[in-house]
Amino acid sequence: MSTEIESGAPTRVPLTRERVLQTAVDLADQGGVEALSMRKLARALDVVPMALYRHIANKDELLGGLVDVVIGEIDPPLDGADWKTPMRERILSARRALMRHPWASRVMESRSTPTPVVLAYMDSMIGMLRTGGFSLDLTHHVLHAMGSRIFGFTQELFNDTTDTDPSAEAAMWEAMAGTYPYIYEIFTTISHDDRSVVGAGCDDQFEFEFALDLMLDGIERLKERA
Amino acid sequence: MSTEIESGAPTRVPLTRERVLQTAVDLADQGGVEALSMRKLARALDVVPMALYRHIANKDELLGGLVDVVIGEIDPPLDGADWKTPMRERILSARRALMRHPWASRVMESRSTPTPVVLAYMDSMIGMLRTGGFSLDLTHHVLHAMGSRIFGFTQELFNDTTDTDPSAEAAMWEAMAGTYPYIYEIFTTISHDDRSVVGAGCDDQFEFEFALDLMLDGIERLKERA
DNA sequence: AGCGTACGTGTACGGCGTACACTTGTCAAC
DNA sequence: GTTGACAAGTGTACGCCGTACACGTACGCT
Repeated sequence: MSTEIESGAPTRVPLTRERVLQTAVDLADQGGVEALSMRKLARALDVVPMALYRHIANKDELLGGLVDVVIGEIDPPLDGADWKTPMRERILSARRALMRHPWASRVMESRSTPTPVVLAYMDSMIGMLRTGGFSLDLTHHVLHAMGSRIFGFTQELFNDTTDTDPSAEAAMWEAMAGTYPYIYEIFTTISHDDRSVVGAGCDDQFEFEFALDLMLDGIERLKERA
Repeated sequence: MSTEIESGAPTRVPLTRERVLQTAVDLADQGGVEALSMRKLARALDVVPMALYRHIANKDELLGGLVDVVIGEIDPPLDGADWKTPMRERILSARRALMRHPWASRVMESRSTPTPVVLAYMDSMIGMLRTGGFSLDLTHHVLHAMGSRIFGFTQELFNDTTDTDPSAEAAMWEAMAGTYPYIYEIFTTISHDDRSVVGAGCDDQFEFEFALDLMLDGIERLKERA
């Protein structure tokens, strides 16, 4: 027998960058990105906080790594003669990835420098436009116009993470009626999903595609005109 | 003579919510929002950190207050028969306000619940559409499509706060040529501002208006079709 | 057998937001 | 003029955070 007791001290799964990232993704998935700290991450990996630093440089790099994981979930581009359909589909795939990790858009927003993975994604998207016949100039404008939409998200006006009880919510809406009549009008009568009659329910997927197509159609028109 | 020396202990300017907010805005303006902590804010006001809490509930409310200050700088809507011009102008005014406070868009993004000031602004914007003849449904879609643009900002792909020295930057671009050909192509040949031949300079104002008009024109077409 | 190297540990520092108990300054009522 | 209530500012303390730095420890190579 060796010096270590067999069952009591099983050889520990070694820490790797991948394991760190995956655990971080899991942690963020279940508790939001603000619940992700180096210390909690270390605890989840049953390791001391400083151990993480053998595998990632610092928290910023960790966040970059998280973004890379999410980008990695986006389907590769379809190929076809058209630029529009593959781009649309890829953006919708990106959106699906982001929906799986609701924290990801916020992390992407907050980052200052892109990782190679992100650059590769962007390069591929730009390539779809260029090979689709877009001029350099138009491609450039389109990139700006699309903004983060090429990553599958639009800026939500507010990210309502807090869900209060329905009665309080209803009371709030009623209080709004006088002060903010137009907001009241739109949020009380519009697109009613399976929730209550009153409430901020609307079909986000539909809205995303609506906006996406508004852009894509406008862009197509610009291209034809040029 | 009173117990206090006249010149040495001038009666202190009392803390007020307004003074706290204004100092916070100044601090953020000059150091970015990440350089704004309750403790630094207190130091700037020559006061102990906890003193702030007599005037604002907590840091979150402080951030809300900052947003309100910025929203307050947006010009009131022009009135005219048309919906489009006043909305366009107001959005551009919002953009001007945001340019004065570069941290503001990030703070707005990160907030979860709107303040009354923000709600009032939104209500006014929605009102412009509704009185301009938009149906409830279309107004709703348009709101989603515009996203944060109604506050005067688009999601920038990256917020490059770091500025490295030009030679290193040039070297980086050259390194990109092989790996990310399309990114390279677009960033090395496009709209050249007063900086170097190579570099990420482009006319942001133009790009913003380009995207804005792309949306507004598309929206107008939708309205006419309906 | 010995040793370099990679990996995990322990301790510590400075910063953060803020709870809670305190002093201090101001002014009204007597 | 004294008192006492009330608001405004203070001091101390707690638990969190990211991470620098020195230290063990185990394993592969010679």
